[in-house]
Amino acid sequence: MSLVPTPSRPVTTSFRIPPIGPFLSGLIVAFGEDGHPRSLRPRTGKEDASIPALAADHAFVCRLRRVFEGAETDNTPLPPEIHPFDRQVLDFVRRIPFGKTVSYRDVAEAIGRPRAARAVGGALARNPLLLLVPCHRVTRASGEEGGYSGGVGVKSQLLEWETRRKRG
DNA sequence: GAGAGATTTGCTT
DNA sequence: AAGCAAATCTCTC
Repeated sequence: MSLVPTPSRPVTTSFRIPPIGPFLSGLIVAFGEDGHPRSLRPRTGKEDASIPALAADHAFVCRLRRVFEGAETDNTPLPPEIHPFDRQVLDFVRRIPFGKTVSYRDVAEAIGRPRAARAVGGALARNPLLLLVPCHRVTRASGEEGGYSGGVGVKSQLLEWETRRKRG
């Protein structure tokens, strides 16, 4: 755990984000020096209590809320430290529309690596921007949901939320 | 270089 | 229909 900023470990400041929607009890975001988010994940409840809160009307929170509700697709640049393969995967996954799901293999084929379904799973496991890059919309070809670094319970709730909302 | 995945497929009961 | 193993590609240590 080095405190020295390096290209692979840029300086960040973390904030607590208030609850969004009916089941997310909050999120943790870290901004890079460039002002763009470097990581975003649902709260686990075990976070350091000293993390400051981000105001509920902060521009980032408002945008996040719109993305969550499907009113907007996010377009923030991916953190620069992401490796090329992961970047390819995330770039494709972020274009999956609200309420739609695709399989790990679909993603693998879409990026021209039809045998790389498992590697796609690995790339998604490293997704630093949950929700903004909607990796919860990637499920197993068998119909099972597959894993989620934000917690499988959250993944299933997100999917249910999106299908319900899409149907209206 | 070895080992580990948020998988997939085919083969075997 | 369920379980197992091998194939497959990339990242991390």
